Amino acid sequence: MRRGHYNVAFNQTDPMTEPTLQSLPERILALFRDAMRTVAPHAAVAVVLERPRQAGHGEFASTLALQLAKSLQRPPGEIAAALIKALPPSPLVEKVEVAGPGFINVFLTPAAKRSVVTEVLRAGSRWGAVSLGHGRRVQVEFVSSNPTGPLHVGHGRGAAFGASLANVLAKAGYEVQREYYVNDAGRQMDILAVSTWLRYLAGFGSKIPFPPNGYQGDYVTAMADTLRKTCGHSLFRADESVLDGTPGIAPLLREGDKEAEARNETHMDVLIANAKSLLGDGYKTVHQLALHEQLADCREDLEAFGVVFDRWFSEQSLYDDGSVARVVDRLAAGGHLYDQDGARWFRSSAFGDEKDRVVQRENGIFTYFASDIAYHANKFERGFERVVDVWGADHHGYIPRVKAALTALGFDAGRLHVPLVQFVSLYRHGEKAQMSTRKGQFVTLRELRTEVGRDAARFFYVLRKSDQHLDFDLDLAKSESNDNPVYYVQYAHARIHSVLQKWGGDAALLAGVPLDVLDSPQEFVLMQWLRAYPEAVEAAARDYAPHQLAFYLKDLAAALHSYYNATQVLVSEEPRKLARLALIAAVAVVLRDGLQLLGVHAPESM
RNA sequence: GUGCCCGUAGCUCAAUCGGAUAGAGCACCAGCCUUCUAAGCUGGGGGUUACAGGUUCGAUUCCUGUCGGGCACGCCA
Repeated sequence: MRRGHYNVAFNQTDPMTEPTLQSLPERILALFRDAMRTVAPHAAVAVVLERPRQAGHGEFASTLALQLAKSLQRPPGEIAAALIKALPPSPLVEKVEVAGPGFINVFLTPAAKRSVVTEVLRAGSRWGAVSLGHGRRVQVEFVSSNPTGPLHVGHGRGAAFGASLANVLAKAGYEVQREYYVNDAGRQMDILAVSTWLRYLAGFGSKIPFPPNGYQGDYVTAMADTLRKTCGHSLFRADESVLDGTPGIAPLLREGDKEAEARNETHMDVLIANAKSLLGDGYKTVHQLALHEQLADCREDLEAFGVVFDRWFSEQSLYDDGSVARVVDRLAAGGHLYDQDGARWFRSSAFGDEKDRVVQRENGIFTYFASDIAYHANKFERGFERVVDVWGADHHGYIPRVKAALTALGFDAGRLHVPLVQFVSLYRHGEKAQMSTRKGQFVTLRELRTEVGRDAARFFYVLRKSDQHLDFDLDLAKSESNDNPVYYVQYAHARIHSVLQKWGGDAALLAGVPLDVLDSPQEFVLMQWLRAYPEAVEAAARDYAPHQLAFYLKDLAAALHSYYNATQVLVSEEPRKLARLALIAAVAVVLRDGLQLLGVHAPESM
């Protein structure tokens, strides 16, 4: 049995009420299983249902006859007829018919269609919860940006995608842990510390030219000010000692001048070494201040974006507790390492990588890859059944080596999933907004959030498949107009609440009202959308594709707006009024829940 | 050069593990507020799914090749 079909998808996880009652799609599926036992008892075909795109093809369809035609050596039409004849009678089914080359279309009775309204109102926020995950533990690691500066709009996409994906997985029955990997151990952090220190020194009149490969943002100067307030001039050192042994900054005459870049990197390395020896413990002070300030800023930024983590995992901790050295030893013990040119190499090419990789440099320092192996081993040892890394698409070449390492350590690398998130281009007034990380002129997530708002930003980010480049239209995201998809969906929710408020009754009673008076085509369309919500959740979880949920919500909102325009809900006839209120109240439940999964508010008035 | 991703309406994008007549929004055209929010609705035109083959009952989807775009190819992280 392959994963993810209606048989599991529609098994509502609702242990509180009627735990043994099968969902409606499940019951339809059971009918087909029965028929299969009669018509083709030995066929190795998974019995699944699909939802026809086309109105007029019923509520459910089966392609069983088409799939069986070959093995049974009979025409599909004939098999379809036999299957239909073998279907047990059901009060849910109005009619079943063969269509096209051999599709079997199932039409529900009106009562069966209406039942979803009551189901939704009773389930509330539990509606749409599916058991795809069966409570299995999954970890989603995302953002994990170097804490060396503010998050930019690219990180924002990773944040929005990762957070939505984690929510969707949780809704689909996984036990989800959200984690942020803090790269607090590497050279980048040293560069940030030195950058801060140089700004600090400048505040005391130092004339040291600021290196082009340092961090140049205003936030660095701000941290230098903090440093001056907390440490006075105790960290001041003379220019000559700071610059001692540095080759000096090479002018970068053109982009990609390898020689000049290399010299500047050396310059920086010497500055770092000097800082460490000149400051002693004071260096740690600078380093820690920079790290904590940036992490706090990052956390605050993400929280305001509706993104919260269960755990912030420090890379440094893997060095401190010996994990990195241990994992390298394990690889060595397994015979997966060799020495060459003074460095230690991991034979990743033996596990599908295109070349071998260094884990310990000639100077004895472990590479980032080494700590990353330790980190992934740690994840697997924590007992997650599945580990999801959300990475920027530029890291795709990194996947094979991590999987190779996991395999070499005896883990099942197939349990590591790495959805890639493509780049973001901002558009303003129809033109691409230039972004340069070089000079600190990039657009930050905070600026984006301030400009377009959290809701629009979150929604726009997941409006594209994650592996697709995203053109982010700032003007559209800001516009309070019908062009803006986020308002379109929110407006549908607000409209419903407006009606409920005007009615003024107790919404909790709507779950019990008779629904027979609901009989217009638009009402049945809305019921179909309600029925499709668990399916949308499951598809989004299965494919790591929260954008499917965003599209679903747009469609549901469209159906609601259409209905709203064509139908007066608050009519004088009481039973009709209550039934219509129940229907739109159910729609509001789903809109609210879906938006919440995407980190978007569902306002009750706009 | 090698590897991965992508190519769908004028634009931005969907398309349920291969399904029925490839769908939305924007833009364009024509309509709808004395009625629960017009941030809305109704209708219309618009396609050789980059191109050429292959696999099969059936291909936007899978395979091969060509063209075009992006990314990655470090003892950086």
